[in-house]
Amino acid sequence: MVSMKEIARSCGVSVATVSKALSDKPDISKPTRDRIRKVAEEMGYMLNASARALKTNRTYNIGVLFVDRMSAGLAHEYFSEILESFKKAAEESGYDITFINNRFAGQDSTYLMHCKYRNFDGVVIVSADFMDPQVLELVDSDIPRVSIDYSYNNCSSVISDNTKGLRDLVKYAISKGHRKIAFIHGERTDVTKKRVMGYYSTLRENGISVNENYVIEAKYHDIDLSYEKAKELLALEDRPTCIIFPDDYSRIGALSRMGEEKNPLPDDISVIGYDGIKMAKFVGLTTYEQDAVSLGRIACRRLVDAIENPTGICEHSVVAGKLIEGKTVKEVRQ
Amino acid sequence: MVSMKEIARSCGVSVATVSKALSDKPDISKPTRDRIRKVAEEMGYMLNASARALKTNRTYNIGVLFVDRMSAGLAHEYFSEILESFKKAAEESGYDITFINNRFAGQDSTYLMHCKYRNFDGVVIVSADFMDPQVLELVDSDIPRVSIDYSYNNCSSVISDNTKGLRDLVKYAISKGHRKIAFIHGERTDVTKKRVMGYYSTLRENGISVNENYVIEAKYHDIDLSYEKAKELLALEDRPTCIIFPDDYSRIGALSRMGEEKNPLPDDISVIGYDGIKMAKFVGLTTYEQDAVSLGRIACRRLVDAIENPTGICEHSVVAGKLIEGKTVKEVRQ
DNA sequence: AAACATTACGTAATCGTTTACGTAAATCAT
DNA sequence: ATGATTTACGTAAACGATTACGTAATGTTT
Repeated sequence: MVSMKEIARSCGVSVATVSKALSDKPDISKPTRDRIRKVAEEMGYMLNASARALKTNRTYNIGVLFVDRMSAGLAHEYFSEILESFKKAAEESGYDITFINNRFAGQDSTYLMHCKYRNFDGVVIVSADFMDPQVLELVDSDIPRVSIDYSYNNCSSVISDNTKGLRDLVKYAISKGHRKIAFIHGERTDVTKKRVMGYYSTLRENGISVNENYVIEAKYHDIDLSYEKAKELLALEDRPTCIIFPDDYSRIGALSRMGEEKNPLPDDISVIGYDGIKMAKFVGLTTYEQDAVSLGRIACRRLVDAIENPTGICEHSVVAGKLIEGKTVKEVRQ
Repeated sequence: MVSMKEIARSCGVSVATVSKALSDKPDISKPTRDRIRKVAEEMGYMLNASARALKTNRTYNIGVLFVDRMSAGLAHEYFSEILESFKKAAEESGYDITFINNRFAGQDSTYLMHCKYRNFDGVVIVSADFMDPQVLELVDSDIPRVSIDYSYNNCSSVISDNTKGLRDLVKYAISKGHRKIAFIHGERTDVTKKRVMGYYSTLRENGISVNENYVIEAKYHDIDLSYEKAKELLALEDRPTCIIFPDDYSRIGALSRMGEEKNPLPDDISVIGYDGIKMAKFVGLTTYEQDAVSLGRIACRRLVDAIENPTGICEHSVVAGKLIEGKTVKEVRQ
């Protein structure tokens, strides 16, 4: 690897001059700067990140905590889109991203230790067990950090507006004449609580009393379970006219399965998903699209801001999504 | 950040002794080693990756080239599984992974330059435009490297057995009595060519003459296009009895869409996917499961091996998948 | 007891940068 | 012409670790 030393020798200047020339410091004359840059280019020189980091204490590297919770992992379109968007924004700001894990040299360690080791300029917590002591330790550290879809009180966060999501969906269903609206929701996380709140409040505001049989707990991304719960709803004496699924994935999966089994969903039942994955749009599913791209971008901006202009105050942003009107909610006579 | 210097001071020894004690060098007595380790632990010491890398020229960091080709990106379950598996294996071997990009300090650069900058111990090319000059430059570099699902002649590779995939699927369809087997395949990449080869050879071996109308080019992960092509096939005078789709995603999407449109697939048509994504299993789709987990693991093993025991010779592995018998291929009378 | 080997640590150079500070030459002011 | 300022570069220390080599204090051999 060619270093500044060799460029210096080749140009007959000192290493310091090379460094300053390459980083556009003002006290180098234009002729020498140009000459040095040209030689550096010719020799295929590239700055050494380790040496620079050692001296400046800046790595231009962001740690990403992305734990394959509920075995959806990267394959979960929502999270993968957030990650892609974050990555893109980070790269534009001059940062790389590296996954955080809790191993060191192949041995067990902690997330925080790993971050110290790598000297990340900042950390983003995308998908994790938010109550894991190791995660909390990281959240309580003094590393610039931001969490996505979960709010700690000592850490900036960017979260998707889940309450609005369900409010919009329920309002839409009501506008189509539905009053018997069921909600198969995910496991009881913070996100789910917000959605359930939105569900209840919107029904209440519209003078619709909630049938508790219509609110069923399932899991995110669990096709089997959603399928079972949907069948339970359909078997009810007073069955709903509209079913909101935990997410698009389980909705599409559950109904596909019914289709393969030649027991398709009855014609008079409307269905709604959540997330706004691509496939949902392709098949015409009515859903609520979370703005994953904005979530990633805003999270990155917050983090880079916290790194470059540290104030210590943490800010919480809420990102709205939008309803996608598909063809799966039918008009119902009152 | 607490460094070895402070531990040395606190223990009344030299920095060298601390370094040797922490890395279990033999010439430190057990008492001092234990004392140093205890103090290091108490002070919350962690090794500094940059300093170590600078001195040893080893970063224990692997660069991942993962370009969002055909806008499937991380959300493509096949690739995300490979990546997860690779990541896991890398972590077990003591390596972290960082995404490669072609920017430096927010400016345009090249993949190779980025790798030089970060000093990756090795590089894996997972999903990229394999003919991109920048990728070729990386492939031709002297960085230990491995490519997945594409074989360069100067770079180790791990590829999924695409020919076997189609051979198995076609053989299965034939065993169920089908002779009119259509293949909607993806864009003409290397992978696709292998699959098409498998398709043709198996039909030929079974004495079935190929109806060229049955071989149609579409795209991977393109629901709309697969949907259109499937309809074209169904509109043929002599229509096929079995359709192989480019992948599970487009198959499920296309048929879901037909379902939503209340023009479901005729009962006498069999369908087959490719990839073995989770949803495919949930809905009972007959498909060919690529062994993404093995692909990732083997690729990592190859790479780590190339890093730690450099020989210069490159090896190519082919990973077999397996047919998943769902319920979407019906028995047909001869 | 002299010679030698072993043990356990320290010394100092080094990796590739950055940067505060020093300095010589050129330019300017008076 | 003298002193002050500016310009353009060099010097050297520092970041935090690693490691070849040196060395003092022990232990071992004959």
